[in-house]
Amino acid sequence: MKYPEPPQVSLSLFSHGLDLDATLTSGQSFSWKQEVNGHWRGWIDRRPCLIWAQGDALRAVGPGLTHEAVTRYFALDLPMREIFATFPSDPWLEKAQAFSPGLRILRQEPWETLCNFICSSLKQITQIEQINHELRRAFGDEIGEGLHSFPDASRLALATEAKLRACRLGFRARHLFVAAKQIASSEISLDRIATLPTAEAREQLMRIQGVGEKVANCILLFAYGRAEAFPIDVWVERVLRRLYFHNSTRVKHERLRAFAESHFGPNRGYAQQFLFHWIRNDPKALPPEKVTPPRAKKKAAKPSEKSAETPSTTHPSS
DNA sequence: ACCCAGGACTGAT
DNA sequence: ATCAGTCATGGG
Repeated sequence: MKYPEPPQVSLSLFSHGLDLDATLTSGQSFSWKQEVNGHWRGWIDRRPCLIWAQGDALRAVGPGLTHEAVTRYFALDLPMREIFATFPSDPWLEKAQAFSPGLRILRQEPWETLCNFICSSLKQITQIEQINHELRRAFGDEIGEGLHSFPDASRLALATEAKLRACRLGFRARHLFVAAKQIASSEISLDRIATLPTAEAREQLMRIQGVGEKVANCILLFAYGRAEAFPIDVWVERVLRRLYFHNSTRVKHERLRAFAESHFGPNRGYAQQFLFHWIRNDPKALPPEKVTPPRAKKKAAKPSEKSAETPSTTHPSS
């Protein structure tokens, strides 16, 4: 089936400080690949795209690309100054932000983002990228030059769990299969979710098989542009515990969630992304530190419970 | 061989 | 409402 090919478009946009490398390697997108010359090849709104930075300019090439689409995808229309101005005075966050000031949060297609994060549980980022590639190759339409579009929900709904499992999905195959049928049958509408307030949108997303609180927050943040969503994965949980709760493993997840919500402000999703990328890429971000909690000896009363009650405001010790 | 990975779901307290 | 067990698979 051939479609009329949109004309090849070559665009030049002001980058607004966007750091492509940081943004595209920060665990929010999983279908971009870097060429040997440093340029990035991937997809914007189901259209193939080649993009690279050229000084303060962003050069994008691909069929049917528009200035608006690229701007929206990379969130170049957002007033980052104002967003960062809502951050709290927090030396840790300042360090994280200084590590990659051009890190931005993308506005990706909800369906593919949903799939990516259903597949993300207990997987490393490189493995999620592999799964995304496998799903494209097995179920997507071939665009040419070995490029495969990401299969829509109705396509995956017509597959079988076994075929999905063959894409290295493991136990996630059932989740993705059921989710595809939920979307394909319009039991749940991703378009309608876009119109809902964040809390209700999260509630609806969590009705999808394989979508819990964390994955729902990833979709809200990385697809729907909800900057107040604060996904807490093992890395973010680790860094919060370490930097704000004296590395106490006694602090429960719910407490971390409440802290993040009150501490980082309305754009905490950005704060989360800076922290996530920082601790995963800066060797000096989390110097080895002793673990406090295993103090099961001496005084069976209530030992150093107090230290974990008050979030640490300690400054980073360079 | 061992541990971990951008967790979610289920069933038992 | 909390909590442990379980769920496949590959990288380091």
